[in-house]
Amino acid sequence: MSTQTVPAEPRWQRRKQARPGELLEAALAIFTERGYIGTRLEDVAARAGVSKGTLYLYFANKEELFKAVVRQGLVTPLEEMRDKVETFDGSAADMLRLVVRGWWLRIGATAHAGSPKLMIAEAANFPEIARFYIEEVLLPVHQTLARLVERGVARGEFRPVDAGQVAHLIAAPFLVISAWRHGFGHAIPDRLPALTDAPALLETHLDLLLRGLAPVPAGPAGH
Amino acid sequence: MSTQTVPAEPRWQRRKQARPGELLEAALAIFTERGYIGTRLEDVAARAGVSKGTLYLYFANKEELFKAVVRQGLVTPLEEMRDKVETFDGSAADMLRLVVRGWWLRIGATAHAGSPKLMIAEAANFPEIARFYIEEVLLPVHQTLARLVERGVARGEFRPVDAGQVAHLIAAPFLVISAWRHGFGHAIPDRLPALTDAPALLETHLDLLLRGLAPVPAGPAGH
Amino acid sequence: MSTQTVPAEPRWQRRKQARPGELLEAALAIFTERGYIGTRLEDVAARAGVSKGTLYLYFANKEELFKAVVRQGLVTPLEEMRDKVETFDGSAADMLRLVVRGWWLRIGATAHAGSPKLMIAEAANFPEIARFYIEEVLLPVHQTLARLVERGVARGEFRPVDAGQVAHLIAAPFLVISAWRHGFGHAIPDRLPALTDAPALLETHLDLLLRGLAPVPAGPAGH
Amino acid sequence: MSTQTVPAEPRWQRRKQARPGELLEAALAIFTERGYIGTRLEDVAARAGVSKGTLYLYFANKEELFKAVVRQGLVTPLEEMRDKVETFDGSAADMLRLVVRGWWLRIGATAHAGSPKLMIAEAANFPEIARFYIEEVLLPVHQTLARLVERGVARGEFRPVDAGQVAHLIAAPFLVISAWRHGFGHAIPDRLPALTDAPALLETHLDLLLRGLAPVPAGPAGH
DNA sequence: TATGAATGAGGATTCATTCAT
DNA sequence: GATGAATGAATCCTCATTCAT
Repeated sequence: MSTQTVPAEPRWQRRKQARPGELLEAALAIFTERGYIGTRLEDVAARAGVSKGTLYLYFANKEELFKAVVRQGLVTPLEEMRDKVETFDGSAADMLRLVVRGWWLRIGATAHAGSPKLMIAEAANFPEIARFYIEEVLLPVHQTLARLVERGVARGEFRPVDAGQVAHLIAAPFLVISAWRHGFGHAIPDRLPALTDAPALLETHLDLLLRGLAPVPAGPAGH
Repeated sequence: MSTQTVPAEPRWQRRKQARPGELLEAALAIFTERGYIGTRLEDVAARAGVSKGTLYLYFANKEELFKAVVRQGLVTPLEEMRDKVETFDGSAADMLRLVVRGWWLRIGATAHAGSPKLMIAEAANFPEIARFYIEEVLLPVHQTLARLVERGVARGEFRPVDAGQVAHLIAAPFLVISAWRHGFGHAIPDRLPALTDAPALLETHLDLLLRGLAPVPAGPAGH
Repeated sequence: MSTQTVPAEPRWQRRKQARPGELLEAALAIFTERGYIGTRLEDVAARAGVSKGTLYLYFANKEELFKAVVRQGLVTPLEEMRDKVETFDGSAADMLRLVVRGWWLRIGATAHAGSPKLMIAEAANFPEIARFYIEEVLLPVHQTLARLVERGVARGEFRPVDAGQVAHLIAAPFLVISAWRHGFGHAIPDRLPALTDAPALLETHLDLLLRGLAPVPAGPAGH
Repeated sequence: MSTQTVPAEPRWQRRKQARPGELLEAALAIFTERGYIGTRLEDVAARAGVSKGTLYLYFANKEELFKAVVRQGLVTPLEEMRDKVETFDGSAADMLRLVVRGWWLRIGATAHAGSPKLMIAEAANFPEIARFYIEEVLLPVHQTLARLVERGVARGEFRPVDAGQVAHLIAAPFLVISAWRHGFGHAIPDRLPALTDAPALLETHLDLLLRGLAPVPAGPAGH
């Protein structure tokens, strides 16, 4: 009666092993799809296979969960890409191709692609998170791209251009693709086919970036 | 007291003058800032200087208000631009410049620029509205741009390219600028200066579109 | 200039001649159909062909309108019937037939039949009106019927019975018919056909009242 | 502090025990008193001793709660009565007495008696509910009564009559009693005493049904 | 008189958060 | 740790009432 040695029925086998990682994954998916206010914690919990109350064991409240999603879900994959770019030693044009195609493989085709859409939607509501996102995500990416352009100019591969501006223009289609895949595409998947085939669109993007529309003979930056 | 000729001052000046236009303007601003769900109709009403109930005299419910915002705020200015493009008879390159600069003047610099951000945020939650937006806004714009590209190719001004894809690439920076101005820019206005100076960014965009990054002598599409 | 003889534009021709009677009629119809709370003054106004504001020229508020409806709409037709009964000098059985058939012609088949349903629904919410209705409508009707029964008993036409109770039993089908015509019948008109043919039902009612179900040879009260 | 053996008193007794049954009971009372629209869910919750939100754990919305009230409150007791009648094997007259007295015991004297009043009030506003009520309550009751009458006719106990019509006439006083107890009676409990003593009224009803008002010697259906 | 735009209190419903188990 | 029933603040929407014209 006193020393309750062995529990007759091991209840814990039913436990869900709800580690924060799974919760964040579920949260990212739903935050991305519905936005911050549109996300119901009950749905996040259900998707993670736990109960509502369990979320509160790991995150103080909805806002903290949101911040954790942005922090954990975005920074890591980008850091990997940056490292690759910095250590690359081919031509600037090849580096550009590497970046654009790499973005698709590492981010664009994954769940992470939803985050730009999410941040665009919520930045105004969560200035603190927006600041964090700018510092930790946007600026590093922008710097990497700008340095890439500067290197191309320095090597004579590229015309002299404003690297900061060009960096934005390189990244712009990422946003478009992200928005389509996680926003409109949901509504009508096949209405703008050119957008659905993201890899082809990115190839055209590379082609235009390097050669432009004008029909002059390609320079040394050619394919 | 007898001959009551003409009332010197019209009383109706005291009225609230709550015309739909003002309501839409207020709604656009708040929808853009906070998203669909985050927008409280009471705030919209307050911003327009009327009471909650007044909104319902003009719009059946929140969703109808939202649709009206999208319709009135976007379709009209876009139609004007389209007309201009269709009747333009200069070179394709000049037409491209007209479009890009026109977008900035007509939309990008105005409150309308918030709508892409708004739609990106809400498309997944409101497929019906997203469909409407795609049909009424995105497709027409895309078609106009694609036709412009086709015309350039036909005239020999442009290399043979996939017009549908290029149309998306022409428009991509619009999205970036819109997202910045109405999302992140709110949080840190001066952290990515190249984005803040949208007109300059768009000039670089035009330059890249026409000539690319490669340092070849400019072709006939030159400035 | 002083004596403004003839008004250049006779605005008053557009006026609606909204006398209280028309308003009450419209109100009775809608109160009956939807109950007190369910009735929107806008609908009453629309049905009467006037504007919302006009109602307030004749009735202080919704409750006063309701009271006026009950007062004016019900008392008068009942008083007429009572007079007829009191001056009738045939047999009690014939008087009973007169009353039952008269109820149908004067009330059951008209808009007035809605009022019992209305009062049943609202009595608990408006005790004051209920009291008024009991005093002015129910009691007089009950008294008239009870007196009729007493007369039949006194004349040897009817068995000795509790006149007060029988009076209620005579009137009971009125309530059923009223409820059906103004309540359920709306939902499914043909699901209980015996109720739809109110005159036939009332004839059977008379037959049962006078002879009962038992198959004995009809006595002197026979048709 | 160390050996925290067994909590002497189970904490769960403090729980609110908000089972649907209690909610339905509270809802029936208030719906009956104020009608559908007049009922505020907050009041229902308060009467059941729970909060507003709790109602929504058990019923999707007000209409579903209303339907559940009708269902649980009426269908079950009626089904019990029907079973009794169908398996009864005495005379039709005795069966009739069983039904009329049973109605009083099982329904008329209970809170369930409020539902006819409730449905009369709301049928026009909620055709769907009215349809449900007709199908689930009125028709079964009517059929049972009609079959009872047909049986009496077949056995030679009753004169040949229209069973459908007589069924309505048998049930009519139920409605009157229900309306009085839950409507007017509230306002003036003692103004129409014959109605207040429902059991006596029903006995007179039975007497009239079987023998009529005419003073002929009772037939074989006698007491 | 008559109008109907404007108001805002009131009620249905949702969902983040708590807490007893 | 994990659960999910219970809570109640917050928000959409309705409609009786007012009032400038």
